[in-house]
Amino acid sequence: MGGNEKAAERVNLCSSVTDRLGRRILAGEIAPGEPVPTEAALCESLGVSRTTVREAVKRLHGKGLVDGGPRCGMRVTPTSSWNQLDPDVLAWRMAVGANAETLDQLYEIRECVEPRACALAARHADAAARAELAAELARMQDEAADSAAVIAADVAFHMRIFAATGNPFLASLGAAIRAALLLSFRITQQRQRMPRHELALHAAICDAIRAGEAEAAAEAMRRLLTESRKTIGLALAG
Amino acid sequence: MGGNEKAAERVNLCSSVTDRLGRRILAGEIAPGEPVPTEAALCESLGVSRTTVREAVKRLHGKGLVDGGPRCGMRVTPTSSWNQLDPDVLAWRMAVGANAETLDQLYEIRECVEPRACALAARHADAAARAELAAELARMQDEAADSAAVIAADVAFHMRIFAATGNPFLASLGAAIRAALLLSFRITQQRQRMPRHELALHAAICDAIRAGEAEAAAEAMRRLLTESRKTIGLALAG
DNA sequence: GGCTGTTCTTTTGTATGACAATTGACGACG
DNA sequence: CGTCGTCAATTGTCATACAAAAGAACAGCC
Repeated sequence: MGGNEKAAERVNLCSSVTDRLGRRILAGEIAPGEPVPTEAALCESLGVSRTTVREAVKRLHGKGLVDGGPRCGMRVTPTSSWNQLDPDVLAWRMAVGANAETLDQLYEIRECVEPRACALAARHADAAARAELAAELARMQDEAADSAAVIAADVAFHMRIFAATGNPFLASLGAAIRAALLLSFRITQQRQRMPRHELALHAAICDAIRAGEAEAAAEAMRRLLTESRKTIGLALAG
Repeated sequence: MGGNEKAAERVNLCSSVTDRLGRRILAGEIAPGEPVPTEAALCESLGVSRTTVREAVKRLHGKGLVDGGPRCGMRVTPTSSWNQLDPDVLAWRMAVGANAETLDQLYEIRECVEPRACALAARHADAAARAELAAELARMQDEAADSAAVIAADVAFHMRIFAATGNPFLASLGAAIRAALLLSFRITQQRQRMPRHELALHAAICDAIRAGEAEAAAEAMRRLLTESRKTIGLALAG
């Protein structure tokens, strides 16, 4: 039974077990409403001690993925109880089955939140935040950088906008959106460089935020999202 | 040493310990960057076994509140690493110190998200969802109901809108916003009844969603948020 | 024969003790 | 005085034991 695929690299066992169980649930291998195997069964199937299994299950419980009580065993909760925005949950979802619908739903969120984040950033960002934003843009524009570096800079660009709003809740939402971004890039990764007009839109966002023009920044972000959603759609269709 | 304040009612010890530690961190009693007491110290101070302490700490780790490794001990992470939108984290924050600024930041999120959620609900809600929304409105309008029932119906009303969007990520965001709502109500709880115009706005939202008028629903929600933010501001100032 | 009460078994909750692994700190030695 | 090795403290993992709860099976009673 294969068994020991080293799912996690070199971190601790408990995290590795959490990951494996989380992925199994997100993959639908254990459907909502169905019981999670008993602790004893998990111990045997995963080859770890009960302590480790319990710590992993407790973490899943903390993310709303499972629930249950003494004697009843743990059951996977309905998806409406999951913390869908938890970075781990999102990462598991992306790891197992990111379909077009999910991506669409994440764009829905981004379209609510990112334009407003831009507007807030334009109003609240301090000098350091503005400089860092410009630095990420420069990294994105660097012709010499490889694809991975450009992607990293792009993600960082969006995260810095969230951070610059000064609203910690928006920043946390940004951390969730990060997962969506990483997936988007994985899908469109075939093309080596970022399209010209997307780069220009990033520049427009950066300029507007640095100039303190809230509405212009929001509008530029709206255009970028529309554009990028179109690109993803093509990549998925083609 | 005193010890046994029954922080949690009758649930399991582990959750109770998680709550206590979570509140201590959110209260700033253990500031970001500072070390969490060692497992041994926590065992003694909380009067529980190491097993229990470890399961609690693992849950906090899963929410991004603490980090660390063997020998280094656990440290509270900078607030930027916290899952601020995790319902538990939010609940702890509300339990210990919900200041005007936090409430303002949550309104910021609500203003991005709820109008759009209304628009989506108007487009996607099925018959059952529309009926349930109307039912919550009726409970809110019920003259005979007591304050607690009205508040419960109000919260449920907003949650049903999120659920009706069909976007699970928005629904999760709704669960987070739920915490903000509950706090808002705690602050303005002195007044027994919901103001007439707020009730009217809820009705307008409900009607627009049931009629499938997306933009009208969004606009009504925007007006409700503006109104409600004003009410909170007055309650906090007065 | 059917219902009810009790016991029993299964599963989680909690406690305890042990050992491994890691890493910072202190002391020894060149 | 600097560098290196050993030690100790702390978390990571395991094994075991017992308590509590809750469904299941069985026995007794009407």
